[in-house]
Amino acid sequence: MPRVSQMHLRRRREAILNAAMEVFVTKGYQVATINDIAQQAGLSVGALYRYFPTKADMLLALVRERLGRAPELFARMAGRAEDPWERLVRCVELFTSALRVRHPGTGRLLLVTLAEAVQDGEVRQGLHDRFAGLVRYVEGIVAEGVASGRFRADVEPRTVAALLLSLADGVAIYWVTGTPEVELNAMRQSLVAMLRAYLLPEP
Amino acid sequence: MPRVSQMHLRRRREAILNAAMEVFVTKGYQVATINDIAQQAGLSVGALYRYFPTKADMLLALVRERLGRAPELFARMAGRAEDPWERLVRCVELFTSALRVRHPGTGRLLLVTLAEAVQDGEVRQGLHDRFAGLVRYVEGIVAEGVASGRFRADVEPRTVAALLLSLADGVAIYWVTGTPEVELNAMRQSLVAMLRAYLLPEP
Amino acid sequence: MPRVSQMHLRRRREAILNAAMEVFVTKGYQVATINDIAQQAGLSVGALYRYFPTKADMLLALVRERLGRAPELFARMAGRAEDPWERLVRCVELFTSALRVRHPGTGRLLLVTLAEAVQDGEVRQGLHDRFAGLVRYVEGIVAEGVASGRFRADVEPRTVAALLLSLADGVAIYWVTGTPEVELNAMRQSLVAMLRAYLLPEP
Amino acid sequence: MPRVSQMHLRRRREAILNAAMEVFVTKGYQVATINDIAQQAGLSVGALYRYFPTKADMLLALVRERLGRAPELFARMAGRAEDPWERLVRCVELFTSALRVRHPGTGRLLLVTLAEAVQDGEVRQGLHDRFAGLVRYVEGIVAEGVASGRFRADVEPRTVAALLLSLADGVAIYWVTGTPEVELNAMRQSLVAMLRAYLLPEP
DNA sequence: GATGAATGAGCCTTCATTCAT
DNA sequence: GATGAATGAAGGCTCATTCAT
Repeated sequence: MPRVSQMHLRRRREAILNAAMEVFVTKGYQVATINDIAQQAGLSVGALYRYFPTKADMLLALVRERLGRAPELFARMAGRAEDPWERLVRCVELFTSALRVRHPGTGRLLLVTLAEAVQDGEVRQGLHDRFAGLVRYVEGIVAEGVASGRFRADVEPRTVAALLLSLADGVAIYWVTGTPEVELNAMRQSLVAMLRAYLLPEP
Repeated sequence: MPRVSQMHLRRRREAILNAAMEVFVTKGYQVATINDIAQQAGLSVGALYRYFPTKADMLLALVRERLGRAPELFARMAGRAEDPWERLVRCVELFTSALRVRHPGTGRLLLVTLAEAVQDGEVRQGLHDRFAGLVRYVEGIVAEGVASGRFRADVEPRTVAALLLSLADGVAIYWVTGTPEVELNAMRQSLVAMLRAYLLPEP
Repeated sequence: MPRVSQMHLRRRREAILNAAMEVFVTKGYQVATINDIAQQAGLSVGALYRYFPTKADMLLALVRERLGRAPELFARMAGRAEDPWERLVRCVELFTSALRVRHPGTGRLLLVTLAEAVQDGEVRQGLHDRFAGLVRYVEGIVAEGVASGRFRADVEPRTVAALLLSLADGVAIYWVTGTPEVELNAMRQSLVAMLRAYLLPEP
Repeated sequence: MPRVSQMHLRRRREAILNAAMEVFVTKGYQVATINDIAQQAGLSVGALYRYFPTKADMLLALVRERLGRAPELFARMAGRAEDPWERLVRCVELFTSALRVRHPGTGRLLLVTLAEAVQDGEVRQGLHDRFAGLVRYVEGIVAEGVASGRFRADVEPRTVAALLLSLADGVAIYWVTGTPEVELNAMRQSLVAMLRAYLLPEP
């Protein structure tokens, strides 16, 4: 029975995080109240405090457990394609689909969290870790492409990776604020074209 | 101190906005208090309210008068170079220098404001206007390059512009949060190389 | 202290209203502070807001639940005397005793509330309802007296009722402000004599 | 020239009082702001403070100079009719017409002021003085009627006067709050009939 | 003398957190 | 273990009063 209880606890914790995420991305972290979250979760205020000691801890948990897992998630979903170029393109596609289909809300969470990072060191650290992880992953792909001669020799893997991920999050942020200029599909195609022109040597 | 000049009023308004900006980008909009701003401005709380009816109006004024003027500022500073390519590169450089030298703080303001846009329609609109204006400006440069045959014929000016500006703001946001992976100079150089490979036809 | 009984909630609500009434009639509505009321009630400020969403709602509740019940209270206490004249005299007596003994403070509340009615439509409506209810009740008595031939045939029940109640509240207001000219007992006796002379036909 | 200046000062003082009265009776004393009054008067805030040291003094001046003069005003307007009964009826008529025609606003001022009297001793004293003065005046008429044998011998002049004036102010207060049950003309007629039945011996 | 910008104490209200039931 | 009523510090905003211009 202890196992059941453990699972029960974990489930409830996740439910609370889901509720917190929903509320945070809708109203923003500071404006969201513990009561909002409790209502969204269908729990009492007191119950929430058995899982998270403060409101800030809920955000931090979201940063670490939702945003922070992006690197491993990407690694898993980008798959094991042999060709670095294929994998890179797959990454770009993943980002687009994640934004639109798979994890809507994560983009908003990123934005809300980034704003909180301005004054909260732990949140900032969590976001840095995520970014660094993603950069490292994409950097690896690019480095592999360079090493294998598939990509142009003079590209800096780290810089290109940082560029790509800044772009990805920049797009995400404008996408979630509903800026009409941002048309995901067209941008993805143009980006892939741009990367192709840049990375792949002329045939 | 009544019957002060119009200039005095205008100056003081700017001083308050400066103080508000400083406080907002340091603590975030919601956490910043009117008292913080008053102290930063060296004025009393009441004085602030002669210039802005609410705290939200201070943020809105910043969005409109600082962020919102980015398009015209860019147009003015990018200059009248004949060559579209030169102007595009100049834009990329401008963004980097603005971030680091000319308008430090504006990047942070952008971030803080974006988060507020999640729940404040007017702020959101202000940011949309800024983004749309910038996109329009860069789009014009790219379209000119395409029209003149200087750029590849199959690039979509609007999409490339949106891509570039999403990237710019993405970089800005990570830059202001002190993400160590973001090294502005290297990124600028790689970006220019990428754009050159994409936009300029092979010689 | 959650999951408290409905009765506890109701009691506490009444306690808060009692405290609010005490403070309002002592300092006036506008001058009274929420802190005053909380202290008088022996509760925290926050607790008050679980029972009333705003300070204005406390006043409104008092208007509706204390002043507004005057008509039914009167109907009950005036009893079921057969003779309209007896009932009318009983009403006059009731008013005097209510002012002095039974509901001291209600007179002051009436005054404080009337002043607030100048600018608060809901309060005004509540007072109108109370006045209309009282007029209707007294009007009924007079009409009965006229119909039964006990009273002079040419009196207008509605007008006499309005006159009586205006007088009652006028007396109440001066009484609560401690005007020395207002001596309740003497006034009651003179009023009864006046009504007798007016309403009852000569023998 | 000092005389002209004196008159100028007096005029301006009156203008300020007029403005204050207008604002007080519209919003209530506490809610009215000095700025409201300054705007209504077409003067600067500073100017007001050259005539009245505090906001409370404006109300007090109104109590003393507008409400407090009611007794002498009544005495003058009620005229020098020989018959006490005529003069009494004239008083009742005066009150009605004053309320409706001559001094609209005074009724509201009375109400607003009464509420303030709850906590302001000077205001309370001013209102007591007014009431006492009016009572004394009406009492004189009644006493004269009794002495001359025109009225019934067993009426108490003081009590009847207090009754009449409480009624008058009670009516005024409900009249100014717009209570529809209060129809001035009908009430005046019934009141006169009632007084006739009470005061005048049967022929 | 007049003006109205500036002051700052004080108010209503909110909400993270606690803890009695 | 769960609940949600209670707490009270803190924030946005107002406004009577002052005083530099």
